[in-house]
Amino acid sequence: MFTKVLVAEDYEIANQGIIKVIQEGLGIQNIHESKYCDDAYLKFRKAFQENEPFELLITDLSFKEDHKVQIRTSGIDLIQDIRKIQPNINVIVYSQESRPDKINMLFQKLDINGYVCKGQNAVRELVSCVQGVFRGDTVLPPEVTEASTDNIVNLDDFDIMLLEELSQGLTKKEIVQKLKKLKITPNSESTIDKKLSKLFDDFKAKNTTHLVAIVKDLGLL
Amino acid sequence: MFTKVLVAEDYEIANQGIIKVIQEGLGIQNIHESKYCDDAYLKFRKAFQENEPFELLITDLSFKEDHKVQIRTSGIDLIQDIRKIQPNINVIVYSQESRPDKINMLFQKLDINGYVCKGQNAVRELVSCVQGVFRGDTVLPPEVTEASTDNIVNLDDFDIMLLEELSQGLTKKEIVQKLKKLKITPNSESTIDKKLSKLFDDFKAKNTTHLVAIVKDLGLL
DNA sequence: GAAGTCCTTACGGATTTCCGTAATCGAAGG
DNA sequence: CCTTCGATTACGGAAATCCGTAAGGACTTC
Repeated sequence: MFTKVLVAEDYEIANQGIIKVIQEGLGIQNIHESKYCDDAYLKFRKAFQENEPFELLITDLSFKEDHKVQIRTSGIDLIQDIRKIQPNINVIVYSQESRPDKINMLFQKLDINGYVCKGQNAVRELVSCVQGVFRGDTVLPPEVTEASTDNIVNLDDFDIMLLEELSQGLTKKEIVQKLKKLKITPNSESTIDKKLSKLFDDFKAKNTTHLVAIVKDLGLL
Repeated sequence: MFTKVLVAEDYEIANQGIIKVIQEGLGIQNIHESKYCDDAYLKFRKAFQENEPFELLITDLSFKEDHKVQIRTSGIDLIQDIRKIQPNINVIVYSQESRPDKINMLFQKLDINGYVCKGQNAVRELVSCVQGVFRGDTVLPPEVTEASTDNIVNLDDFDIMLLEELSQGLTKKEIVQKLKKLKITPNSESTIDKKLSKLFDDFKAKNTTHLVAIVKDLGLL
């Protein structure tokens, strides 16, 4: 089993909970904790430089802002930065997010090894996830494996940008101007209309406001 | 210090975290846990009937639905039902909610003894909250005591309904029709326009889509 | 009773949204 | 070479949004 683990989670009680579970459930003793991404990164680098590297990172995704100014504000940044130092580090994300497409994104873009949803069965899932990752498996949560590929809308970067701008109150004309200024194509109002129509269909939205509300609810923005 | 405590929290890891904290931080040993409101209620009643009642309830507010059909679906129900049995039971709510008005409502309507926000400093807050409640204090979280009343937009039920309908993609005409059908006044398109304009000002929104996005982000919908 | 305020309603107009049709262009394939 | 297909763009029109002005009613205040 892993012998040295770092837990990055800003909510202290969740942090303590994770530690309790992997201590008692898996017998891991050398567990370090961090409430901030930057702190986690520094702990990680120090351990690596001293030739006593961590073998597993268990991290949340969202870290609430507080008075401490942080360079890294999300677990995603943390993972990317840590991977630059130690590319083969095992990473398990433990987060609220339960949308399959978001979780899949983590596996695809960040190449994480496991994911556990904060939830009712998180103890069992976390234990078996750590065990699975230790065996070299990629451990998807039931939220993803059970959700067959249906009902998943795939958004590309352009779609996300569109939704982002709309949710910030820009009109389509303004978006067009912005795109042209940034020399991003396509940038005609007509194309944006088309893309939006497709999103309306995909999400069964009646209008822009509805669309943004849906996407916000899904946590995609 | 309290000797017998019940922890009701559906997220297992948070549950374990709470137990660890009040065990190690306060030396309480007799801690029972529950993932479901109904289960918590039954444990509570049993203990009371056997003359070994709990002295403190630490409970979450929201309990996720799952396969088990529950009579009580929220911590609020749980608190009310338990108070019927043992009116003087001490109650601490441990929840995500950080909006001052919502939290104040708990103290006013449910007469809870303490509140702790899930967050970065929850360990310290929880420990001192339990200590305060043991002394007989009413322990408000810093989120409430620090939040000066500025910068808070007060929404009435009509505003909320408006925002709700808009976020579901209804047009203003459709909302007007709905209001007239439900015999709710005011119900003219003009008034709705006015109310909306005020919301635009309040939230510094550029248009309806922006407004809904802002309100969603604030968690008011 | 008069004046002021607040809420509701009506209306008009500039702008924007939403959704058609249609033309253009490049890439892929026979 | 030609056809097909998908992506982009142009354009137009009905509907909806956004934001003024203005008028009427209920209420308070002097």
